[in-house]
Amino acid sequence: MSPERSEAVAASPASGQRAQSRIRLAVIDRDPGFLQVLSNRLGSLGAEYRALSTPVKPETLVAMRLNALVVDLAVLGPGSWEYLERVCLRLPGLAVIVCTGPSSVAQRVRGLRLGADAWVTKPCHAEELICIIEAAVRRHRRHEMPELDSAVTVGEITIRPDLYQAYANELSLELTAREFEILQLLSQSDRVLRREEIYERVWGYAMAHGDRSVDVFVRKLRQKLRAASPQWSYIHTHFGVGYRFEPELEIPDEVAARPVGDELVAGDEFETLVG
Amino acid sequence: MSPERSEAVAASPASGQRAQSRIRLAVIDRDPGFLQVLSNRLGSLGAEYRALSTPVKPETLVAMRLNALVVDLAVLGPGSWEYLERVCLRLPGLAVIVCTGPSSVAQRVRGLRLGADAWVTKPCHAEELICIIEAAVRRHRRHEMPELDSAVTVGEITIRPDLYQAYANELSLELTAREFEILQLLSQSDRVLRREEIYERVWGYAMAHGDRSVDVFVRKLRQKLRAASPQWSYIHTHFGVGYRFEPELEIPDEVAARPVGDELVAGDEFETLVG
DNA sequence: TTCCATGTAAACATCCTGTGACCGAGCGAA
DNA sequence: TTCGCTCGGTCACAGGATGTTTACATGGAA
Repeated sequence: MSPERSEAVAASPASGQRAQSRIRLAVIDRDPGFLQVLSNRLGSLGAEYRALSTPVKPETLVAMRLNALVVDLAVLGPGSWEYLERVCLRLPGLAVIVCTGPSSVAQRVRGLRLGADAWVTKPCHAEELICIIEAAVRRHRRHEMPELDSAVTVGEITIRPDLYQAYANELSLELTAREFEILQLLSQSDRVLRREEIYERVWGYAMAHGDRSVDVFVRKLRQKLRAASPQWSYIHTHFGVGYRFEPELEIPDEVAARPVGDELVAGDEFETLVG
Repeated sequence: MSPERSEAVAASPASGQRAQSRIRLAVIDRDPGFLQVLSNRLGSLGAEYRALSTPVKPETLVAMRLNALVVDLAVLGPGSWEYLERVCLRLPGLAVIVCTGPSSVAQRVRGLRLGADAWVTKPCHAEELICIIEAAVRRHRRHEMPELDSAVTVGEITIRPDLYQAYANELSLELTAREFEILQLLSQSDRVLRREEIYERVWGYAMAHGDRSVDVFVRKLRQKLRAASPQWSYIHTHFGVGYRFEPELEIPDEVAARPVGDELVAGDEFETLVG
């Protein structure tokens, strides 16, 4: 199977924004009820969620690759301000939300000045807290899309989201935007995708009954993939279902077949034209 | 081209805002006391501050080049949600803080979901509100370009941020401000930039559907670049996606005549340019 | 076999982009 | 003030690239 598929991007609708990937969130808190409620809501949103009962070192937080951190100052104890400051300095890209018990204006001001993105007073509604987290993450993410764009290599081809293009042996496959989007989508899921699903995620709206667009694009993709990487097959048809992406090295028939008798497939007439 | 490219300066960008230092803030509110207190505090902070007693059109807000907007939903009246949404969509880079009277959780959730950065309930402390504004603005700015002033040379041209101008062979390209900003943005990104992205970073707000401004400026840029450095091509179109900057030495046709029968693919002519 | 899903290719319709012309706001000079 | 200029921005056109539809061939499943 293909190497390492991270959770990466959900889908990138043709013209729209790239779909937001899931939020990775940690909560430093000890209130079981609070954690429970939050957990429920977050789970249904598909967020990755982790509860910490004690403060962890900023380095550890870095390693967790979080988008957001919710923290109760009460859990931090005496060094809470310093901790808050260090975390904010160390992880400028992290959305930090302080969610703690009653506080004075001066405390809230201090927290915000140290770098917190928001201050929520307990008790609070989970829904509202989540909205606040989302708002903070949304802002942080606006201009950031660094490692989402990392190149992926599957079989002989390399997919480069930053260039909207795929390559085989340093050579561009010359994919059009649509073709690339479909290839990217397929390459990101290991399961069979129904045509309707592909259409919806790439085109951004529902597929009309009887539309063959997906088939046509799959054909074009296969053609270009075959031209660039003849030994491999990447897109597999599941009759009556849809398509599945998986790089597979094909064993040439010559090994076991007759040398001449059989039909030489005539489908290889195209040339790869480089502008 | 070779897929070889580090993620170097992934998200870098060319801000569009001029004054990075002072906050430019507008407040849509009618409470004299509130405005007065806020005004005092903001004045001492050196923020540029403007009070509006009625909602103004998003276009007007665009023209005001704001960093932040504080709004009382009560002043907006019936169409407040729509207004909020429109403003947030049109000015994705604007920090929007709703500061209004008592509200329900559902209302606050709605506001935040529509794009507000924070929701503050009146009455509130000016100091705290200001901190919240600052936190929101801070988040926005964190991603804006560090404005590195060092000159960069790419291909035959030299970009001088300190002079807001580009040169080829000591000769100015005579770029206008907009042209320069676009060139700078493009040259700092080594990936394909979608038009919407370019527009948003340079103009500072969302691109209207169907706007061709980016294309036109790219054309003007290419014209000047070609005039100053005819052998090179710098801005490449990615059909259906956007533009990408990469200096490429173009091979005159004479060379590609036909010394040998086979056409050697000419795509590997890139040079690694160090600034 | 027959039916239907899929592969294939080409014609067709649309969309995208490059381009030049044009217009109005802003500004400095006369 | 008016004139003349620059600059940002819009428009419409044209050609080319791309997406969509259609028709037919192929091949799997009952």
